[in-house]
Amino acid sequence: MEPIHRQPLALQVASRIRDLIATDQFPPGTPLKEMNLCKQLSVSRTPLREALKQLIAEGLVEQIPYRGVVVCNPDEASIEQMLELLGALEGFAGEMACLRATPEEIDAIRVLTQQMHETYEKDERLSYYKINQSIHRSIVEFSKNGELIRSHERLNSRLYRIRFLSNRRTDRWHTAIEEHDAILRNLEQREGLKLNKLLREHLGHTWTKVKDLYDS
Amino acid sequence: MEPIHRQPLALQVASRIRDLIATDQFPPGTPLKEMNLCKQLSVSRTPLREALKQLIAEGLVEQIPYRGVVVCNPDEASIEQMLELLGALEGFAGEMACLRATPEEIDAIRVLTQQMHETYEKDERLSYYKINQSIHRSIVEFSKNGELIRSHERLNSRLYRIRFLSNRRTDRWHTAIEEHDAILRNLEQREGLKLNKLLREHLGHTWTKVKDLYDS
DNA sequence: TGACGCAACATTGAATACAATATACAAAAA
DNA sequence: TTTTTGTATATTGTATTCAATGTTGCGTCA
Repeated sequence: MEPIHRQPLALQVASRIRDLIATDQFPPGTPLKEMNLCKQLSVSRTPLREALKQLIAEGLVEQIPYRGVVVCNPDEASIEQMLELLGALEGFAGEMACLRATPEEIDAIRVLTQQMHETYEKDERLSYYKINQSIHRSIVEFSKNGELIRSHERLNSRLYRIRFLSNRRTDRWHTAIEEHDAILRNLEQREGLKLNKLLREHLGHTWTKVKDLYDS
Repeated sequence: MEPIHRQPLALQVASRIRDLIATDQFPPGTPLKEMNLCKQLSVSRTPLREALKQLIAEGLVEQIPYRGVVVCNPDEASIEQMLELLGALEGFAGEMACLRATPEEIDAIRVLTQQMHETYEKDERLSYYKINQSIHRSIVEFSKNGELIRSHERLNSRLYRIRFLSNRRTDRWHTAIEEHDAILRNLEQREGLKLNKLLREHLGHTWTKVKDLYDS
């Protein structure tokens, strides 16, 4: 029988704040004052502070002793490094997925890639973005390495907002679409090393898009 | 001027407990009861609990609501996955280090490798272990990617204990020494792809050693 | 007028108090 | 004797209180 999963307040609070940051409702630099949040979320300071401790450990917010915590505002260099690491993680995951993914799982990627094409034709950016995320997350899952999956998940969530903004403002997704076709092909052919390289380059292109956003 | 770094109690408590786990004074499965730790460390429950929240986020301990937190006891599969990921991280770091390390930094690796040989000859296992760790940590640092460095640091600390135990009980370090020579050579020649492969394999061998430990 | 110092306030850090939940053990019923 | 159930106890989850530190603004003095 499926056990009941309890959710201590601190955990719920943490994921709520995480969402607020990802959706840009708490943009970078926002000071997270304990009493404000307590009132807004109707919890006392203890669980709130424990939730903040988690977010600090995740690198989503930073704390300055006796002066509070603020939403992190990573500079260009940090974002570049994060994307470089994300590329390494996804690349490696892809390589492992070539060894471990089942045919059914590869079918799933194929379907998602097809859907991606459709949203691209219809110019539905939000759907496009979400499908894109699904594809990348799926590839990582198919590596069957739980540690890798968790690391990727954490890092990706820190980049969620910036990638979302970048996606909204970049005009040409064409190269991204082509890259995704290539990714699918190499996964089908189980060309681990090529897929690794491809995914790393793919994330590299994301960086140039983000950079454009910053420079403008 | 160098700013003064404050150290809130919770942080100090967290690193203390981290050490206690790494040095096997709190072996896997140990229940971390709040009141006990409070008395032992002479702090109240609030900073202690905040410290535990950090360790939970790091994956060093796990929490079961209303039943407390215990030191994680990763099974063989988890350790294999952690080492696989660690290999991927170090491999990628090595590849980047080939692009970014200064000649002086490579000299430092050379010195460490030499020292490693000496401790090997003298059969000084503890020194050997620490120098080995230094080499790996240095290579990762020379990737000049802060995110990568932090990810590696966190994952490595979770494996510290198990690798330490494995090192104590494994008889032949000979292959490891040879591999380190090869690692140094490829770093000197800036053979990024080869170094990447080498480091991944190196960590793969660590896994076989750890596996022996488990099987015996 | 400007710089310094002091005081009042705001905010975080730490400790304690109270509530909710789990565990252990004993007593009663089958 | 075995099972069940209730109660006492221990432990964690949450709220509140107290202490330490940082910030702001006003007043004074050069």
